[in-house]
Amino acid sequence: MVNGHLLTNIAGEHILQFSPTHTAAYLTDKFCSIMDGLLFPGQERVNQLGGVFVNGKPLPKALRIRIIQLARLGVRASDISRQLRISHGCVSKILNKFYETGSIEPGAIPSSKSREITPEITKRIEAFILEQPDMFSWEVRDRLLLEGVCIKANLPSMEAISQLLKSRNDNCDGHGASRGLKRCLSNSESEEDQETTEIPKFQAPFSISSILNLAEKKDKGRRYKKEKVQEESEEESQVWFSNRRARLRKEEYYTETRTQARPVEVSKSVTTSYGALTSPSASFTRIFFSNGSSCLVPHY
DNA sequence: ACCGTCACGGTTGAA
DNA sequence: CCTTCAACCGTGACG
Repeated sequence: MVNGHLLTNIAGEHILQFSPTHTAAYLTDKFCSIMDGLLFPGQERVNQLGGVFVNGKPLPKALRIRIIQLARLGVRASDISRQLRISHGCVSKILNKFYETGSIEPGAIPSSKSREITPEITKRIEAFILEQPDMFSWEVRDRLLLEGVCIKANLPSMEAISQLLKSRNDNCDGHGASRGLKRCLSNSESEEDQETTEIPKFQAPFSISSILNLAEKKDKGRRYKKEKVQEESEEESQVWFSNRRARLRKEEYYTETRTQARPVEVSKSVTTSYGALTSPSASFTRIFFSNGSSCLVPHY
């Protein structure tokens, strides 16, 4: 809950104090730390730089986006590492992956000949773009799955889709980069004014709300994709649920002692931008920002 | 000082 | 239902 410029949890403990002097970057970092602490109680660790991380789990999407944005502003990897309190190795890995695949998502980017875009798929993608010219590559992928154009096995890679979008943009208006990618990385509200023939430049300071909104939107897509893929094969989903049940039971066993010391209010229906990483274990408060955007903050 | 790389301990999901 | 294992995660250290 938000009380004036003070963010508190349900017990009234002060979590974060807002001030007009705080930069969006500061608030983003704070939120990420808070989210980690609340969503993974007991699992979070602190690295050498003082950053909070959960071993084995990917960085929050907001942080991944900020790494890319800072890099595109010309900030060195070592400075990004220090500023965001993320290990240099991790920053390097995320940047390399982005440069090679165009993806900021955790997880492997499958690349094989079977992932090339066939003429038929190209046709469908062009139809999507006609409908919605500023689609993200990942949105295209989701829609290919959703409409049954592709299955997981022949789904084109993000790289292939990005290239197609890029070549299409080059043909249409001479723009050097995918507009979807631009929309992803740019903070400008009126990007039409800023378009050039070069790779788009990015403006600081970053909007925390745009970052969080973006993360929420993209995760929504990913959750949908996950559900959709599960629907594809009844057999597959039975395996998935079976494994999940087994794991949850295991978790229950291990957390029983911990929750005795810290009772948890359970609300199943809400997920956050961390949705893919969490078990349903918290209730949430939506915080609204001055520009009308919002984000969810869990409380216990 | 910076950056690429890799072993390590962890998580996740398919089999 | 449980276990195993491959693939992934970020950290930290090395060169």
